[in-house]
Amino acid sequence: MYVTVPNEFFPQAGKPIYRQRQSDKQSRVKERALITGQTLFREGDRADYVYEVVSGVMRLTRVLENGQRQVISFGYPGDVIGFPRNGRYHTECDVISAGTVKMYRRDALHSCATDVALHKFLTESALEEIALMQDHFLMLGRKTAKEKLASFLIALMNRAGTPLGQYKKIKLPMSRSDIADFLGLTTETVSRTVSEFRHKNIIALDDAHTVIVLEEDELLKIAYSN
Amino acid sequence: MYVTVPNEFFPQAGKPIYRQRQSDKQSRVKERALITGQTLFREGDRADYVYEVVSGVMRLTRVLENGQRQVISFGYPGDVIGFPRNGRYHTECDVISAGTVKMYRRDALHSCATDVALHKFLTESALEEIALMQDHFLMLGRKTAKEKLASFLIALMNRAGTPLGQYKKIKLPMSRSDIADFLGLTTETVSRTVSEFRHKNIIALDDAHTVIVLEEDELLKIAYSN
DNA sequence: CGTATCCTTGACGTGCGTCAAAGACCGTGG
DNA sequence: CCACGGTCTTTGACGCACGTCAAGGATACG
Repeated sequence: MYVTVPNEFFPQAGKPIYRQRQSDKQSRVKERALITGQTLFREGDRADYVYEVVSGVMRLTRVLENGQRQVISFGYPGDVIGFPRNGRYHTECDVISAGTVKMYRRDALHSCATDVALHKFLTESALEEIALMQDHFLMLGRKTAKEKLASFLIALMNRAGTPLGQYKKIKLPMSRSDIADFLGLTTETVSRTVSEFRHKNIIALDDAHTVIVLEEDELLKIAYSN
Repeated sequence: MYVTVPNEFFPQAGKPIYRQRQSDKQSRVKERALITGQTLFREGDRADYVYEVVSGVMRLTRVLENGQRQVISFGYPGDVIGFPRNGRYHTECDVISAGTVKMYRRDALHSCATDVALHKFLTESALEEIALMQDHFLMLGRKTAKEKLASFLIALMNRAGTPLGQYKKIKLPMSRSDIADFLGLTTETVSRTVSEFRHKNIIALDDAHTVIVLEEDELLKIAYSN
């Protein structure tokens, strides 16, 4: 089995594949290749498409007037991103890790005239998104730096971790400041907390962007006990 | 004009009435009266209905294992609440202030077979909800106690404020701890910050649950300048 | 190989949480 | 009508987790 704890960031982890749309092969769905650093859409752009991440990792952000940034979420394969509001995107989407996305015309969200299954898929995804974000509120509002980081690593491990002997390896394609802006911390605090986990032998680092989880139980305890 | 600033909590403030569904009078939509303290639904309940608040104020909360509580949002007239995930509610909904709700069968969310306009209304509301929550992330992640409270009061004023001479009056039907759990603070900090605003003559209190906004500009400055 | 960016670590200050106690308010029953 | 207990709000004292400022080390890219 896959998901052992409430997975706040990536609730789809370990889900059956019913969200994968098999019918896409025959119906011709446009795909688009994306390179690292590219911007898929900006806040305020007219939202002609809703995207499903096929591969790669995306970052969704909002910016305050004063330049403060909040990372809303990271888009992993299977995630649907770019839900519009009043026909426009309300976040910016940047490509953290090269990949491809499927493009669905926006009207598929509102009308089931053309494709009933697609419509249902997209509305379900929107509801999923709401639930997911509600979970993240708990995180931002109430958790300490340690709890936040532990939760984040667990979520990422469940979603995108790869086995490494008896351990699990996590690739962190995003920067420390991305993580900080996602968790409502500073880069320094993220870095310090990572170091703390490392010194306690809960995790090990291959490099700054590759984490090996040595003591999953300990991470779980930190994330959810207090 | 009504809305002068990005309204994080209640983005519908000052919106035209296109979200009000005129057709409901002829089609018979079930309504339900609610008394203060009542629980409309609980986390995990099967979500047979999606609700639209007609009058009164609702509180949507999630609870952690350890008893910590996060107030996800307050439901004011015009808000749609109770979006399901996998057919179940993922928040608890309690009635803070007596009122009524319209009841829409859940399948109206997924299918436009029965009522196209209703379906569109509900999916639009869901997208609206997503945008709204993203705004709230900025709040929880990055703002100070003063900024949080100022933003909250402004949002409430725009959404539900009533004129009082040259000033605006805000009824706060929720408790201090509800506000705290919404903003990711403690009751003590909320109380202290309210007192601070009061001593600086930015606001005045009729009683603990009735705020008069004396210096709207000052509140705005606090909420959005820094 | 050089430069810009990212990450880490240290020292320090402070905003807000914690603990505690004293009003204020509200409903209930005598 | 007043007495009384419970809950909610306010205020104070104190400590700590995390932000801020600063500098050195690692990594990536041209």
